[in-house]
Amino acid sequence: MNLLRLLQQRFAPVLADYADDPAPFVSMVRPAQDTRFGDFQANCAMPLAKRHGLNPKELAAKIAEKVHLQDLCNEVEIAGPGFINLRLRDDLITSEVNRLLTDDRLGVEPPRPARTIVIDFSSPNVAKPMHVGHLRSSVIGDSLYRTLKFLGHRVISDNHIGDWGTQFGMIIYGYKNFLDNDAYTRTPVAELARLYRLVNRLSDFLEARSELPGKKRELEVAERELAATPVPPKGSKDPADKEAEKAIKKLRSQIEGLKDETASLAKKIERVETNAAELALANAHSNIARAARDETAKLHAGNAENLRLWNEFMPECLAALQGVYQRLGIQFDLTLGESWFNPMLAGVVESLKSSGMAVASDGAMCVFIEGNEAPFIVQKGDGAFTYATTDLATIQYRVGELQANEILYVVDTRQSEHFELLFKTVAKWGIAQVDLRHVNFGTVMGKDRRPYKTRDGDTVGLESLLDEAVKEARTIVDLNEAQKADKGEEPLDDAARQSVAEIIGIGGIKYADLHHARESDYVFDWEKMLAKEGDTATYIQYAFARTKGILRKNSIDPIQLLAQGAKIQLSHPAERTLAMQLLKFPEALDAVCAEYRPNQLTQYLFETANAFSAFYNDCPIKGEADEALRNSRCLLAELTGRVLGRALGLLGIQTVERM
RNA sequence: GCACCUGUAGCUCAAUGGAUAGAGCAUCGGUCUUCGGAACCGAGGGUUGGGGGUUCGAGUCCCUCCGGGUGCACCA
Repeated sequence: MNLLRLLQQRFAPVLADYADDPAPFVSMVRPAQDTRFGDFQANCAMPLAKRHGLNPKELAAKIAEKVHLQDLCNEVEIAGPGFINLRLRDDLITSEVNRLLTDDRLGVEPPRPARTIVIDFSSPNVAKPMHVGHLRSSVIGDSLYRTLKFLGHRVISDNHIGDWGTQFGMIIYGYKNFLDNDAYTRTPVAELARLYRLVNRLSDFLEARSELPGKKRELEVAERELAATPVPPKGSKDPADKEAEKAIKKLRSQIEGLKDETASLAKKIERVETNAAELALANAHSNIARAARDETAKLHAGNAENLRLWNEFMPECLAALQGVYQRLGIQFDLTLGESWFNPMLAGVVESLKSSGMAVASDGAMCVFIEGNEAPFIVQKGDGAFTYATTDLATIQYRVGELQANEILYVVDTRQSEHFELLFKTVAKWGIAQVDLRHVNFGTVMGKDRRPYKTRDGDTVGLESLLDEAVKEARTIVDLNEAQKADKGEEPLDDAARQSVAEIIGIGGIKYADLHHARESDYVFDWEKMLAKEGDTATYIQYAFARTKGILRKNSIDPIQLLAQGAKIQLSHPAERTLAMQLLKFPEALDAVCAEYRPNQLTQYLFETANAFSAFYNDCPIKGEADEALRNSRCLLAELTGRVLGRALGLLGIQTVERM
């Protein structure tokens, strides 16, 4: 049972006497923000009093009196300017928490209308190895998938992989010109990745070489301009001086930007120039960028050779991706890449043209959305389609074939303009009713507050990241085992340690990611991620392991206890707090789904693990003489373990019974 | 130039328009001859970037200024 919803249902009929639409006031019944104020609070009296010109405290008292609460609460207190503070009856908490013991769904009720929700996440490019940037999308998307599904929605995860884009032409070009056959036979994916990087590097080099002089000139001009600009007196309030100050600031930031740009170009040049073999290649393939684009165009046009190569590469690339997903514990219902929608693209553009939405502009077919200067390009000047076109076709398919009521895109914030245009285009296009939602997230940063990169400036590969995390976790596990040995506890064998390290390491990465509000950028910090203390996966996994340890070391079988009719009883404040926390699991999931925020669940987990640790400290089982109390505590530990395990599972994080 | 995001404790971050703004880390101090110390309890630390406004009530909504970031025509 969802206690919050139950209370809201009790308030609803009474609040209907004071407002035509009581819904917003009903939603002002909410969990108490502070335990001093009880378990729940109703904040609806103040605005309603204002509306009716009544005294808020009197109205609060009147509402509290009218709402049928006697069976739920034993204290109803009016506080402050008109808050109604509610404290649940202990017997209610006791009976509810006992009900959870035999409830597989831990009190979570199915959603009123179950919706069909497509979640689009991860979406790597098969031409490039996955990097740290794919992590957030994968982890957040997977968690939302698991959570919505557990709630009872029909959820379809779709990995919209990039298997048809421009960068695929680079691989084909590389294959045709630079292939190392032995390497390809041995490790095809690694060789393809090498080819991609090589072609990319060469084409970057050539572009940089032609751009650098111009940029340098721009920089010189800007620097001369700055030197020639008189500096206004500091703190002057004269509007003219303020303008001048602004101009100088702008020039400075422009110079900074140009310096960064020239440095980056110089680096691209240096990378190749210092390598005689690559320099020779670059000079021999001076139109490589264009040639690679042509390979893409040929592929799209159905060129037999390129299609054959594409078909040869794809299974290998997909298998490589699969390896990473397996390690992350992520599964997709569908993997419909861009190529899959290719046959539908011409039809999409036709439809947009015939409805007059798409018009030719500078040779490209564009949809112009009011208020946006930049067009939404659905077909390029050379006739090729863009990802905008693919996205439109994908929506058409998901609505038409998959019957989606809702589509979630778990994609980097930096693409928000694209989604804005996409969603507006869809609305104008008038295909069936569907809620489209960009579930955006911020950038992963290094400790230097710049996008997370290796020392050489490359993006960090996802696999090496996972390896590193597991390695770190392993040293912690070994250290801990060494300490355990002193206490004469049974040690874990090597295989068990490695498995624990894998679960702790990957869990740590996932948790660190999920516990940040998704919109904010976050700083990737190894130490914090795998720290043994604080708000980390380890802390919660440890609490879980303790719930198991408690039963194991006291030789208790909870199923047997239940069969014997044992019950949870609440005799200590720590027990009440813990029980109350367990009953809030459904609320936590509601909070996640309201705005698609997994961090609501990590927060719940941390609070629950906290409540359990306090209980563990204050309420021993071993020395307890009262058998009923002992049994009660065992059952509470067992139930806590189930909630922690389930909630971690919804985050895609595994647990171990011993660590 | 246009658009969007952002500014909260020393650091990293929370907080559906609600009460005295909370956690973790770090710092300092306590607990434990009992089930796992990867634990528990406590303390200090804040004009929520500045200034206006809306509201019974603002970190949250609106305006403005300052600082930081991102994106803007044929890459995805």
